[in-house]
This record gives sequence, C-alpha cells and structure tokens, in this order.
Amino acid sequence: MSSELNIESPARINVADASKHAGELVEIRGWLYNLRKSGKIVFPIIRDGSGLMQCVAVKSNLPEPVFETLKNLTQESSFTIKGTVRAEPRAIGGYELDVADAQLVQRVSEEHPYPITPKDHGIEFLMDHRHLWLRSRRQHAAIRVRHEIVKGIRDYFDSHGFVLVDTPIFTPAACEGSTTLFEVDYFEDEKVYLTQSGQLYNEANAMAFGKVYCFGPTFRAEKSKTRRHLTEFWMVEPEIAFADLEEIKRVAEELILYLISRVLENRKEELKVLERDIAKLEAVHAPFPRMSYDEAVKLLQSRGSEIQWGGDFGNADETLLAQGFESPVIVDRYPAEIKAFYFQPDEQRPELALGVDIIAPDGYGEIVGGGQRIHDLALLEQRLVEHNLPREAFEWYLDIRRFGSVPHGGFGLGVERFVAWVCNLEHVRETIPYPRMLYRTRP
RNA sequence: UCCUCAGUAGCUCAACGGUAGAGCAUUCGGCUGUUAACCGAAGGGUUGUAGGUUCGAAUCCUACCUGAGGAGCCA
Repeated sequence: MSSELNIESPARINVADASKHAGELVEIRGWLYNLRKSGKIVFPIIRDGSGLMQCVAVKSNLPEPVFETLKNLTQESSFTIKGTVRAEPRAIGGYELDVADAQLVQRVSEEHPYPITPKDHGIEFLMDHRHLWLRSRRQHAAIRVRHEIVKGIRDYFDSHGFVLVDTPIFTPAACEGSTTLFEVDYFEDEKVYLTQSGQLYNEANAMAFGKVYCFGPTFRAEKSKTRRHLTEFWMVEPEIAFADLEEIKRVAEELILYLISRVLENRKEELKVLERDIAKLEAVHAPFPRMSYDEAVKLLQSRGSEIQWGGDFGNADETLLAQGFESPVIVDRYPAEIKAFYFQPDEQRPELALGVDIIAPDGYGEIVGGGQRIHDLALLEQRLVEHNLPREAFEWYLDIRRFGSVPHGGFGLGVERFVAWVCNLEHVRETIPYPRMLYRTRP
C-alpha cells in the first residue's frame, strides 16, 4: 500500500522527540493505539514505544489508497507514517502529524482482534496477556519509572565509591536457615538453591573491596499471596566494611532520597500518567523519622495495635506505624530473637540486634532491611549453634572473622516494593515486566 | 497452609427460582477536529466442571477446578 506520491525519505524520529521537529517532514514507525474516524477525516494515534502521537489524515489531501489504509487500520496494526509535525495543544503530547503518506506493515486481522480494548479489563485477563499489556500507557509508565530507579541505584553506588560485585544465584545453603528456598535438582552430590540474598557473599566482598553492592534477582519460595509479594524479585544490597549501624541508616536514607529526586526530575510525565500525587513524593525529606523498636512498639500500642514487645510487625502494624509521617520511617534495634543469626548485638542491651528496617508510607511496607553484622568469631560460632545451622557450610563465612575481621554492615532494598511506592501502584506485579507469583508463572 | 470473595458473549458487567441482556470489541452503513468520539444495523452463549433439590436452576445445596484479596513470613 505505498503512495503514488514520491516523498523523499524524511528523518525517522521518535514520538518523544517530536517537539524538536516542529514544521519538519518526518517518518514515524509504530503501532496503532487508537483510531477515530469522522467520514472524510481520520485520527490515527500512533504508538512507537517512546510515546503517543495523534496523526490527522484528510481524505481530500491524500491518495485514495493511503487514506483507505489508515481508515481500515485495526488496533495495534503496525505501520509507518510520514507527515509534518505541528504543535497542537489539543492533542496528546502537544504535537500532531499532518499525514502525507503511510504504509502498512502488518494489519491485525478482524478474526483475531487485539484483545486489550480501550475499556476496562479484569486483572486475570490482563495478567494472562501481560506480553501485550506492557503496551498500555500505565504499564509503560511504571516500567519506565522502574528503569529510572534501577539506573539511579547504579549511579548512586557507582558515584559513591562502591564496586559492583555480583553474588551467585545458585547457592549451596540457606542464607538465613529458613525454609523458603527454591531447590534446584541438577548438581550432583549436592543440593543447590536459588539465592534469597547475596548478603553472606557481600560480606566477603566488602572485605576485599571495602564498599560493594550486588544487584540482581532473588527468589523466595514463600506461600505469600499479597500485593507486596513476588516469588522472583530484584534487590540491591550494599555492604560496607568498617560501617556501624548509624552509617548503614545514613546510606539507606541518602539512597532513597536520591532515587526519589531522580524520578521527580526525569519521570514526572510517567507519574502523571499513573496519577501519582507528586506533592507527597516531593514532601519526602531528610532526616527520616527514626525510632527504636521499643519506641515503635509503644507508638503502635498507643495507636491501638495489639502488638507486644518481642513480636514482629505485621503489615497492619507497618501501615499504622508509618501513618502521619511524610517520609519513610527508620526503625532499629529489634529483639535478637526475631532477627537473623548474623546481627551484631547492641552493646548495652545484648538482647537487641543492631538491625534496621525502613518502612514506606501508605502501606507499602518494608522497603529496606539491614543492619550491622557480627564481626567476632566466637560470637558468630555461638549463633550458628543457637540457630542449629550446619557449621561446615559456613566455614568460608567464618573465615571473614578470622582474617582481619572488622565491624561492617549493609542492607537490602527491594526494587519492586520501592517502585510500587513511588508509582502508588496497588500491587507490585505491575512494577516488573513479567511477575512471578505463587499462582502465576506465565507468560 | 489457612480465611474471605468471585467465575454468565472476545472483554467489563446485569439478570438472583419462570423466554439469558447491555456497553465495549468485531463486521456493514453514516459523519471534515475527534479526545475511552458519536449515530444506525448485524453476528456472537452447553452461564467454570460434576452431581443434587425442583414441574422448572445462571439463580438454591455439595464437591472439585480456576482466579482475586488477606493472614502467617518477608523486600
């Protein structure tokens, strides 16, 4: 379906760059987002991955086949289009294309029309069509915010003296001795699991490089079925030699503030598409509210929670705790009993662990968990016994305490929960392209 | 693993014991500025599955399947 007009090859542009080409003849390649017809004028909206742009095709100005091609486009049909860019405040994105020529690449057949229509759909249907759902505006916006946050994480650590030292995905033992691991049936003579944290390796790497981080997917075989859980999720974990709990808190706070400023700087359009209340993000500021576990329990009790000292916070408690604060809440010094074996005890009150969690506002829950690690060999050996962990598997980990042991610590930040909070999404499943959940492994 | 809720047209839903319906999508027709465009027409159904109650079941009962939300646990 090519035009009879002989239009010279114009510049191929992305819709996102339309403002730089006002008045110019350009070519755009993409897919049909939506089409409105009105007799002798049609308004195809093209989606090229970078944005949306309304095109205007007037029958009297175009060769018959070109107009017919555009008029008969079906949703998500692929095509290329040439025309002149013109500022148009009424149009989405502020620019329109006055069509001169168009060429069909592949027309979506009416026997199998594009399933995701501009009307409402249920979550099951959308998840079954996740590979197509990603073409939608909101999904597009969320994934771009995710990209900004991932890039922001790397930029932050790379510019603060950290070395990226990635940790293995296949690991021979539990990091925390729990039962939430995916077993891999492949390696001979040995059970191997998918990692749930790179932390133990991170500690070794911090002794090699000083300041390190790992960034990759992690896996939890928990039977969790909530809006905050994925079985496969991404986590960034920094670890710092010679750091104490206060430094860990400071770095986590600084990272969070930096990531939010990056998103506000570069992804405001996406936040608008997501209908995120931007003022609430702009209100996040240093210093974050800080409290001890003791104080958090008292605060929760005063707000009506049933929690008793010694118990861990449930989701309701986390939401209640964060209420009334503009910034995430930093809670530290938890009872050692409810924390993992490797936390350094508080010097004054050894029943407390120098662990820290950072709880996001609005019920998004724990976005950071970390703390200061045990650096004393004898104490760590004792903890392994107390937690019934197989010493042999941890010999290499004990080496870190044998060869120039120093105080150190780190934390993990869950990318999807963080993105969900920044985007104000109902569920973390929309923050990752292909979510893996308890009852969802396809597409 | 447990608790709660839901499965009706391709999609979103209505009908709640008495002839299964609407909007969107699709097809055909109309419209030169539409903004999830609009107007007219058409096609489209073993009501998740299997039993049961009843003269009669999408509707009531039982089991199962699938999905969603939550608890515990976690980022």
